[in-house]
Amino acid sequence: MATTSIKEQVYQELSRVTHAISNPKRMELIDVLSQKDYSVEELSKEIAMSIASTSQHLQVLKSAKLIDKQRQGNFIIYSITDDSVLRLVFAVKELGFRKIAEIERLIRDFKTDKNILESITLDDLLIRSKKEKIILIDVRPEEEYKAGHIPNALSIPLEQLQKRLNELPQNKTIVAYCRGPLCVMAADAIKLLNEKKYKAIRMEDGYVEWKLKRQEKSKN
Amino acid sequence: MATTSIKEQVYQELSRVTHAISNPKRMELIDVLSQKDYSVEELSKEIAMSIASTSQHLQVLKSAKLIDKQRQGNFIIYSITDDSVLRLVFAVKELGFRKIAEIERLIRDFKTDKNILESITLDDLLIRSKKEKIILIDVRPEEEYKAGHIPNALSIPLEQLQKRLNELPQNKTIVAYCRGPLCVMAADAIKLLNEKKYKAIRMEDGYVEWKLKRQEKSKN
DNA sequence: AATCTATTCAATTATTTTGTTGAATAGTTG
DNA sequence: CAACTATTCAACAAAATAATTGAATAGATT
Repeated sequence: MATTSIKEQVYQELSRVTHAISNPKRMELIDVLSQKDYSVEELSKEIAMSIASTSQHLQVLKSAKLIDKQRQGNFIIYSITDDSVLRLVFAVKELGFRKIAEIERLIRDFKTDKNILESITLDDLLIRSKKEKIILIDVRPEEEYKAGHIPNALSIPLEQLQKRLNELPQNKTIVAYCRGPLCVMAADAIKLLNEKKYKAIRMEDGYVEWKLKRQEKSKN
Repeated sequence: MATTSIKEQVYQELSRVTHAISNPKRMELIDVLSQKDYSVEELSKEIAMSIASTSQHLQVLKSAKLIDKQRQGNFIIYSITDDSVLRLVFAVKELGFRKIAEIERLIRDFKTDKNILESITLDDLLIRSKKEKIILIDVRPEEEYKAGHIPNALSIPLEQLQKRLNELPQNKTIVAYCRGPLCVMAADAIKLLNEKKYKAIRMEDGYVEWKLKRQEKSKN
C-alpha cells in the first residue's frame, strides 16, 4: 500500500480529462470546434483571447486527447478527436442547464434581451414539420454548414440574410438555427425576419445536438 | 462589450460543474455515492482521506449541484442529485478508458495483477444467459445491493463468500460483479471461486452501468 | 536557400486550489 | 437541558493554474 493503487492512478488520469474541460475558455474552444475544424488564429478570434493563450489552452485539450491537430499549408488545424467528446460536453450542459439556477437565469435574461419570445427544440421541429411545410434555415457561416448540417436545411449565413430575403416565402413558417442555445446568430436572424413580416421562430438546438440525437436513436 | 457577455457567464458557470469533477478524489466520491448514499465519515474511509478534507470536497460537489445532503439521526447523508450526474461521469469514463493510453495500460496491469483472464460485459451476459443457465452474484456490501441491483442477482458480499459457497452450484457458470471496472471485489471473488473449482468469470460492468444502459434503451 | 509567418515555448506574476490541523457549530439523544 | 459527536469552518503553507509578453521554432512559399 506504499505506492498509490491502480484505482487512484486511473482517477488521476481521468481527472486530466475533466481538468481539460474545467475552464470556460477551453469549453468554449470545444464548442467552436464542434461545429467545424479551425486554425489557432481563427479560434483565438472566436474566443476573444491572445493567440499564445489560445495555443496554450489547445495544448491542454490535446494532451487530454479531446482534440487533434494537423497541418494544412501554413496553418495548423485543430479538430475534435471524436464524438465521445461531444457526448461529454453534452452531458455537462444537460446537467448545468437543468440544475444550476444561475445558468437558468442567465439564459432567461439572454432570451429576454434578444426578445426571443418563442423557440422550439428539435423534437418540436419534427412534430411541426409533419403538420405544416416548414422552411429550415442554417444561419451559421457557410463553412460550418458545409462541414455538416441538418438535412433539408438551407444555408443562409446571417450576414447574407438581408440580401437573400427574396428566397424565402412569406406564407410559410421559417425556423432558424445556428450553433446552439448560447449562440446569438439565429436570434438575430429571427429579429430581422420578424421585422420584415416573416413568420419566423428560433430553434435552440443546432447541428451538433441533432447529430448526437440521431446517433442515440440509431443505436437501439 | 464592457461587461462580460452572457455566453461567457454561462461558460463560467458551466465550468463550476466541470471543475467539481476535475479532481481525482471528488470523482471517486461520486463513484462511491453512485452505489449508495453514505455519510461523511464513511466516505472519508472509502476514499482514504481526512474527514475535514472529505467534507471540503463534498462542499464543492454540493455547490455544483452534483450531490445533495440530508440529515439522518446523528449523521448527514450525502447522495447523488440525479441520473444526469451518472451520465456525466459515464461520459468522462467512456472517453478516458478508450482514448487515454495511460489508462488502458493501468487497466491492463490491473487485470494482469489480479489474474483476470476472462471478463465479460453486460451485453455478453445477456447473450450468454440465453444460451445457458447462469448464476449472477453481487459481491458488494449488502447495503449497496439493497439500494439497487441487477435483476436476478444474488447478494453474496465478498467477506461472506467463503462461508456461503454451498449456496452455489458447481456445474453452472457463475458471474460476479461489483462496483464496476475499477473495483477489486469481483476479481477477488473470482479468484476464490476458481480455487474452489467453480466455473466463475468476472463482469466488468456494475449496477450503475446496468441502470444507465436500461434507461437508454427504454428512451426510444 | 532565404524569407515569411503562424504557432509554440519560456519566464513571470497574480490568483486559485489542495490538504492539514485544531477550533467551532449544530443537531440529537439520553 | 446537558452532554455528545459528527460535521463544518478558519487559517495556513505548498503547489498548481491562468494569462501576458516577447523570443524561438518549424514549415511553406518565392
